Amino acid sequence: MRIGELAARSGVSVRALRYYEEQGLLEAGRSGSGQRHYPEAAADRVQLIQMLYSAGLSSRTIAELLPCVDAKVSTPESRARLAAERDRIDAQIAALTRTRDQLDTVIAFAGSPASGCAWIADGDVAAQVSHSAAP
Amino acid sequence: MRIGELAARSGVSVRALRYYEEQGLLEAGRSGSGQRHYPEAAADRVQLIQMLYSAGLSSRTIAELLPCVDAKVSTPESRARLAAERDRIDAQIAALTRTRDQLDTVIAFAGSPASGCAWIADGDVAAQVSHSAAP
DNA sequence: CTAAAACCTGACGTTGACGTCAGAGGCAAG
DNA sequence: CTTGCCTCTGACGTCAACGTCAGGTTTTAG
Repeated sequence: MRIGELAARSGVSVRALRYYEEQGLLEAGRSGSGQRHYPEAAADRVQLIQMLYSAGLSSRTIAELLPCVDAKVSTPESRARLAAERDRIDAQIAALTRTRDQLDTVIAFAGSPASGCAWIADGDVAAQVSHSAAP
Repeated sequence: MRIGELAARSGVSVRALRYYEEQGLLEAGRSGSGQRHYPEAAADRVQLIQMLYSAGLSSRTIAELLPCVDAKVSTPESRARLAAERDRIDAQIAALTRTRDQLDTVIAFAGSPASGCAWIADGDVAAQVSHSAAP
């Protein structure tokens, strides 16, 4: 499969695929004249990459995780790395849940007939805000 | 409270606070000589702003939401806006949960004594990837 | 065979949320 | 009064994940 088809299948741009290769996230065979050629499984891999991107991981972090995902190299460090990112995502989920609940509260007040919305919750609300930055 | 103290209390940089004001997210009184002066409640507001930022909302979106949060103006449009962002966050949480579960699967395989990790799940995995971009 | 479509490399442009630096003023302490 | 810290505006720098354009080669359809 060439790059255009992979782009169409995985729903990302051709430019993005070339960028992924540049970042070492996605390798491609080259056919004689220099055109990239991908196996079928590449589509799934691109999906995974997108998944990790949308989880806030940087390309560098993804590049560090992917080998220990598919290359079966399971050193203690790699497992720690995976676990760390997992925990980071967990924290992010928790933060998002808090934010969503906040919005729900606001919506409830805004929707009430009294329409009295006296600021959020005046107190310990908005306690921890996870600054999502992958190391 | 002046800008330095607010920065210290809320854990963001002075530059960020000025940026928030520039974007219309945070208003400040000025004391004669032009120095910004904030009320106590500003710290909570900054926390809320950070919360929304870390949820992936853009400053423009936040600027559109905040008035309908604290100014009690509850038009149908504003409520729809709030609900839309809430749903977006919900989708984001779902996507993150899927990603976390993926990582858990990988970790489980990596941690197993057999250490046989034959790619993720070969199938319908990585179904929907929510591209988190706030309109 | 030829024109259109797809692909290549290389390089510059974009956007958002700030960082950082420069130069000039303000403010409490000693 | 001056020293040292805080603050101001303004403007340029940064970084990631691409978009976009230029100019050239390759593949495919007719």
